[in-house]
Amino acid sequence: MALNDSTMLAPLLTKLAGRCRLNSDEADAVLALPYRQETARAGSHLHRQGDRVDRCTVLLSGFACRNKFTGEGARQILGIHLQGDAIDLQNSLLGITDDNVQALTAVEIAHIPLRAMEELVARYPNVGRALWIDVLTDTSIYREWLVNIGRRDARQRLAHLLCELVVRQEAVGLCSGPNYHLPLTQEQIGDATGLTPVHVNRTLQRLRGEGLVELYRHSVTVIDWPGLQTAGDFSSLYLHLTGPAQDFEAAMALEN
Amino acid sequence: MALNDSTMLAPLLTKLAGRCRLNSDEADAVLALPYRQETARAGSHLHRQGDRVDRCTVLLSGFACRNKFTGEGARQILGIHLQGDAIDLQNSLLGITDDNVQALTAVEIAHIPLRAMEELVARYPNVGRALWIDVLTDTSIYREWLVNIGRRDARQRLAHLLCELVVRQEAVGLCSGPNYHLPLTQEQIGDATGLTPVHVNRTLQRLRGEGLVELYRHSVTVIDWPGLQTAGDFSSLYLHLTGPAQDFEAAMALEN
DNA sequence: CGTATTGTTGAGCGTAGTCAAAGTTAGTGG
DNA sequence: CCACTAACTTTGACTACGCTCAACAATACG
Repeated sequence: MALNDSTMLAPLLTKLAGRCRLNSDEADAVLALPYRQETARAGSHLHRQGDRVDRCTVLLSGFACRNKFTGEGARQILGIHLQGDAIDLQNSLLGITDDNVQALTAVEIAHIPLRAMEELVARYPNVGRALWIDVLTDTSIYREWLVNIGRRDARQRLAHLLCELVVRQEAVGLCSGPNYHLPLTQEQIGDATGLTPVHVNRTLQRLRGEGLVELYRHSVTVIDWPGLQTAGDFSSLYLHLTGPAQDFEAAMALEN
Repeated sequence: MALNDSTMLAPLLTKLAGRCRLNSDEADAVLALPYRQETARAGSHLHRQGDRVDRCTVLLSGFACRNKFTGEGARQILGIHLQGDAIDLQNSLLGITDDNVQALTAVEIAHIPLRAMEELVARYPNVGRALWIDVLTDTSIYREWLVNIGRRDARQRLAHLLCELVVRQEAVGLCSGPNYHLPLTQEQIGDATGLTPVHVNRTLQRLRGEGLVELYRHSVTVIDWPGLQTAGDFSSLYLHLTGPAQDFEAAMALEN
């Protein structure tokens, strides 16, 4: 277990403090959690369907995606994970995971023993509350994705996904302003939205042609934020963000 | 607050005990929770998007569905609730709900003050654990629904939904054997699977024609359970059931 | 019994999928 | 640093699954 230098787990603290106001004792206790640090390259699995989960893995930097395969081998991406996300909180108490989490970029992760998390929560109920809210927020995101995939057309789905990614990256301080990183290939975007890569390609071209976004390599520039939100039928409420996120939305609204 | 006759909350206890083994003290404490009972007719809202949630609502009998609307007014059904389900545990800590829950049939519900739930959990951590597992199971179901809607065709989606409903009803003792209640109209089935009612109608006819199920009124009879599971690419693992549910699957397997 | 809701059928259409190939970018090793 | 290769993006032609619109039949309900 690494000697704790008190800053490595800052992304986790940022996330939790955004969920539920924490006092300095609680914050210190989060930063003081024991952990084992690891790096993994793009494409590697952070956990696989069927793995036994007895730890809490936190994404310290980089991007990961959660996915699941059908019996026919088709992949559905279930969500995108950013720094600060607790990857397998969602499965920890169920014992066996029923999904995969895979690094989209090179990532740094911290493994925290489940026991240490349980002790932390027992001692600081407020931290437990933050974890609850965090998991509930994830379920809220799943619900919005169901609406997106079940009831919106291709253009709306893609615009919605782009909106979510910019708002979430803004919320954890990964970008400021309209330019941000899109760590997904068009095939992966298709897997996240229930579309084929070919159709993703054509529809993204349409969004560009409409002057809503610029896409270059894996970088996205939002040209027309109100327009993109409208195109994606997007409202950030389901992300249950507080503070900075709303500020961002206000700023973007003024800018345009 | 109703005088507690010690049996009304049995469906909740059944559900929780299925999630995490509870001793008799814990079980008694669940049954002793204060509650206010209500009935509601089919179609009425148990909560609406934007409502402030400060209680825990348990479905004692009947069926309900969770749904959300797009800006264009299309409805996506996010899940079906059976007796024993804690309807707004998913939103309780988020403050404001961002989805609707609507009765599909006449329902009996019990409102439990959030305060009482918190005290129960503080006193019996094992009950808290059961609640955690329950919410995590719901997120697992959302993930499977994402796979279903994102990556399966109409026939698979419908077969999968039928499989889920029979297994879950069996798990809470609502049916035994291949015959069960389907509390959804074809339009609602479409809203749950991302299809139009017309296409649901045609695809259900196909499943009947293939000798997999019989549908009459709002009753479903599974004719070929292995066949239906194969058609729906269904495995009940994501429901995280224990005990009786597996027994059911074994029984059905023998029968066919 | 009359009316609203739900289920069924048909015809035609369109969004998104499939297949295939060429063009581009990124990554790797010599 | 360049050559080679694999991965990703783009384009075209064609297909098909599921949607739309519309009418009618059956069922549920007051």
